[in-house]
Amino acid sequence: MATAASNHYSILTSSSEPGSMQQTPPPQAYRDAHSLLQSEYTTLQSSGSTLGHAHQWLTAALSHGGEGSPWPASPLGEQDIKPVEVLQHSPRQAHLVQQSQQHHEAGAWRATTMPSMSTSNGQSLIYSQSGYGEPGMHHEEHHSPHLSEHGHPQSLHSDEDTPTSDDLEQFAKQFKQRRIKLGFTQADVGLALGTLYGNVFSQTTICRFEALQLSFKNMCKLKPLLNKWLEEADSTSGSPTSLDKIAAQGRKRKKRTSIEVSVKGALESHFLKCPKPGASEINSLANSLQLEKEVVRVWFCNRRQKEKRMTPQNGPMAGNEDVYGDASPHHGAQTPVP
DNA sequence: ATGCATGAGTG
DNA sequence: ACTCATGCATA
Repeated sequence: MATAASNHYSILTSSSEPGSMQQTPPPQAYRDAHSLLQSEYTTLQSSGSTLGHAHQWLTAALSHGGEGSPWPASPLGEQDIKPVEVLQHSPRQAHLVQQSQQHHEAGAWRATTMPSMSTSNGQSLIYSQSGYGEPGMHHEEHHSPHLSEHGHPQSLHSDEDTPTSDDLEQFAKQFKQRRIKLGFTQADVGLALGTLYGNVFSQTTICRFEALQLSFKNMCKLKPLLNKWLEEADSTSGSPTSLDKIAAQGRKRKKRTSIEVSVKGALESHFLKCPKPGASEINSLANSLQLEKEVVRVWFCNRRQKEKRMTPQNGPMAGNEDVYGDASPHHGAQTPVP
């Protein structure tokens, strides 16, 4: 149990300290900060380092160089790095066309993988994942509810059409293998994608992709990009394509609150009962667990997301269908209050 | 490799 | 206030 690198934060983080855990309920005021400051993270580009393999931890280590800004209500006075505004594109400009939100996204990937799909909906199966790349076609909300049975030769190109979960699985696997073979780290790939196509990604995302821990939709979106990189990578396995290094920092992020195992267990239990607790319910829950309401809320959000990933690591859980399609009138009003 | 967090987009 | 895509900070 190493101590958290920098704990100059505040008592907010109720780490797993056995014995002393009696902090006063902190004010939940950190939500206002972002409405004032708008300095997004900086993307320092320093080309020239042909040394790939930059361990993420190095960057992290440098991060806590001189931390000293408590999260909430911090007027000013930190040595926040200035947004050097990389003239080229915003790191967030990747959200052009990709919002097609469906409400029936349930086991799209499962359907293709698991033969025992409960076709209660009849027409589930497939997302009409269209192009994020053709800024001219918007498919309002019309999806093609039929699979490809028209005799489409969909076995020539790896993209173009919506890949099946099996395709993704295969690709991810192959991708990882090749990536390693070429001697690149996940972080390297993320960066390369940025300098190559304009979309920077973190090590986390690449990792999640390889492990299929993203939503089916997200998976489809990233596949083409990674595919391109793969081609570029092995074909250019000798040319010094600019390898950059970023120094993301400066964002006042709330320090990660580590939830105790016991508390986690409690949350888990509640999640099983009701994955979508109401505001009031969250409140009382947060109260009983001595956690901020925000933390609890976020926990549930993340938990739900986890359930929607491609690789369900849920073992002994009975077959859940669509799960929360909402509807259960289990409004708050619990008020257990110990 | 993952846990907690942020934010844009949607209702 | 939720979902979704993403990522910093950690274990």
